[in-house]
Formats: sequence, structure tokens, C-alpha cells
Amino acid sequence: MGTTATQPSLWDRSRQAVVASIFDTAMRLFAEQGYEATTIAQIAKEAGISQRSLFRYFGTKEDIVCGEQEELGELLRATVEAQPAAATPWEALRAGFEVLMEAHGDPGQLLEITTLIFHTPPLRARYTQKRLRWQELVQPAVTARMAAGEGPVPQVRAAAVTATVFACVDAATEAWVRSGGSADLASLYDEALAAVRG
Amino acid sequence: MGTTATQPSLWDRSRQAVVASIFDTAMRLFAEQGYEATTIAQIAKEAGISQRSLFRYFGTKEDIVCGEQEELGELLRATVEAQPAAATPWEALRAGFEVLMEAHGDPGQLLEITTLIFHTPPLRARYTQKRLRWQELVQPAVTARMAAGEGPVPQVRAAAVTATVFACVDAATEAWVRSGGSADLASLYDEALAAVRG
DNA sequence: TGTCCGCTTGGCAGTCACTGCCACCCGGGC
DNA sequence: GCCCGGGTGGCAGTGACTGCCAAGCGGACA
Repeated sequence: MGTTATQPSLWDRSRQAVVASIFDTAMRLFAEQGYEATTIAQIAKEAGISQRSLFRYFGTKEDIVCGEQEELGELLRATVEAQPAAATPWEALRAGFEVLMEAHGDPGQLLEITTLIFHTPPLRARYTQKRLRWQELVQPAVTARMAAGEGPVPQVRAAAVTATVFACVDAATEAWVRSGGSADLASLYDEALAAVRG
Repeated sequence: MGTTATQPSLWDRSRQAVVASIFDTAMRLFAEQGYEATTIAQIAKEAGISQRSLFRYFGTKEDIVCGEQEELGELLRATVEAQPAAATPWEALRAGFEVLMEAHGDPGQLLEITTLIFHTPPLRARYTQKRLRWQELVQPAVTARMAAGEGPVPQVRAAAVTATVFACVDAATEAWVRSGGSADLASLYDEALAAVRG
């Protein structure tokens, strides 16, 4: 997919507009009444769209909030694999997450989304499930970097390293949310990893 | 009766019997047709109980499989807190999981349950969600052990250590499932943690 | 023994997320 | 003017789950 730098295409444009409209409406309602108390019917109505069409844009209610993770996973994988061969898995993954953080435009909105996810159990479950997919995506790169100079790497070892990095990202994100977004996410991550590996 | 620890109470007994009957029926059907293709109505019918009552024993379909995690969390917390004060958080948590593994009677059934969970995304999401609760339970004990001799411990650090241990348990469990139960779970865990902290 | 009481149970109707199906509309090519 | 492909809405249905209420059942007690 890296080849086709997909142009806006006028058709995508309107699609993006509809998606954004649904998303904004939903986030407003979630903030006003809570996630569970807001029904799909209500979101569709206020966004001026049929319930049926809403499900064509977002497969599930959870995906209205957690949807964009899909694309970001690919970016993470590509970034990690693009790191210099000399980089350790830890360094490569850290670089990957650094890019992800920059990739998100509005930091205020990111905080809003993340806070909602971390305070809503079913959303957090979905979020974790998608991050599991990310782990599978970067696993090959991690395995390759761990194999440098030595024999084959047991899957457990690569899986453990990957999962640990994600666990630290999680701990850092939680602390970031708890701080109301005032703390520095990258510093929190470094402190988390230092506590583990230090 | 003599010791206050467990009161069979005759009433609990029949409850346990009903729970086991529902559980066995469900696991059989899940194995035959898959988790998603099996409906609550079908489980209730084959277990000879009304749908309404089934939901009184298991709040959700997922809890039929992931239900017993609730009680085990308390056992984990108690065990970790009961470790000698000199034990590091890593040692205390490892001891906790060791007890958990022994706590489960039938290892074959444990493998069956775990395999099902790891192969069914919504179940795995639920499972992860419950393990998050375990993390909250043991967090105080971890914090206390990290504070030994030093100043207050930032929450990120304790959360990172806890989450890392759980990540390694997860990696080990996945490898264990992949091996069909033939590998040794404790050894896999040790190897996972060594890959991270080594 | 009969009666009351608390607890469990089952059925029923309703909600909500989500899906399949089909009829409809709308812009562009011929 | 006609056709046609893709987006859209409505509608009925499924499956998980909940609230409500009436019925059963065992024990306590007179």
C-alpha cells in the first residue's frame, strides 16, 4: 500500500466527512450521557443518517471510538521494520511508538478518546484486543532483531519482549490519562520500562 | 462446623452442581459447534434449565467460560501479600501464579478452557479484562515491595512491573496452548521473564 | 397438620446491538 | 431517454440480556 499515495479522490472526501460527523456526534453524546446510555439509534438520528448506514461506516458501536487503530497498526509495523538493523528490539519498538504519537493530529482529542476508553470497560477490552493484533504485526521484526548473531529465537521470548513493551505503553498511558494529559507520555514510558529493566 | 473456612452449606452444594452441569453442557456444545454458533437458548435447553435461570448463574455468555477467574483473583492477591517481606515484587508475583496453577484441579480441563479462550477473540477480550482486575488487586502489594528502603514509588513504575509480569504470563500461556499442553508452563514463564529482564 | 414466608424458578415482554434483504434514488455513460 | 453501479433507508429478524410477575417449594412455626 505504500506505493499508491491515495489521492483524496473527492469520493473519499465525502466519506471522511460523514465519518467525522458521526464521530463528533457520538463523542459529544458519550460525554453528555456516558457510553452505555447512548444508543446507536440516537447517534444516527442526531447525525442525520440512518441506523443502517451508520453500521456501514462503523461495524460496531465500539469501533466509533476504537476504529482508527486499524490503520495505525500498519504504520507501527512499517516504522519498526524500517529501523536500522543495529537497533535492539526495545529501541525499534520505542521508535515505532514515537511515530505513532506524532501521527495523531489533535492531542486534545487523543486525550479525550483515550480517557473514554480507559474509563469504559468494554471499550478498553476492545482496545486491548486490537493492540493484540498490533503485537502480532510487529512480532516478526522483534524476532529478527533478537536473532542477531545467535541461534533461532523461541517464540516465547519474542512474544514476551513485545508484550512487555505494550504493557509499559499501557501503564504509561494510564498514568498520562490520570494526569489529565499534563504529563509527558514518552517520559512516562521511559520510566515504566526503566522500572522493569532497570 | 469446625473450621470457618468453607461451609459446604448444602445449599451451595446444589448450586455448584447446577453450575457444573451448565458449564459441562456449554463446553461440549462449544467444542462441537464453536462458541459463536452456540446460543444461550440451546445451552439452557440441553442443560434442562430455563434461559432466565441460566443468566442468574452466569451473568453473560462469556462468563460461562471465564467465570471462575473472579474467585481466583482473591487467592492471587492473598498469596502475593503473604510472601515474606524480603521477597522482591517479581518473586512474590511468581509465587502467586505458582499457587494459582496448583489451585486448578483438572489440568486437562484447564487446557481446554484456555485453548478456547485464546482461540475466540471476544473470550480473550473478556479474559484480559478480568486480568486487568487482578492487576489492580495485586498493585498495592507490588508498590509496598518496591518501596523497600526508598522513597515513595511512582504509580507508573508499580503498574509497569505488574503489567509486565502479566504480559509474560500471557506469552507463556500462549506458548503452552500452542504446545497442546505438553510444555511446562512455569518454565515457559521463566524463559519469558528472562528474555525481558535478562 | 396446616399455614405462612423467603427464596428460587420460569415465562413473557421488552431493549439494544447488529445483519440480511430489498426497494429506492442518483449521477454518468450510451 | 435509458440503463447501471453504488450508496442509502426501511424493515424484519436474531441473539444476548433485563425487569417484572406469578408459581412452586422447602423450612419455620403455631
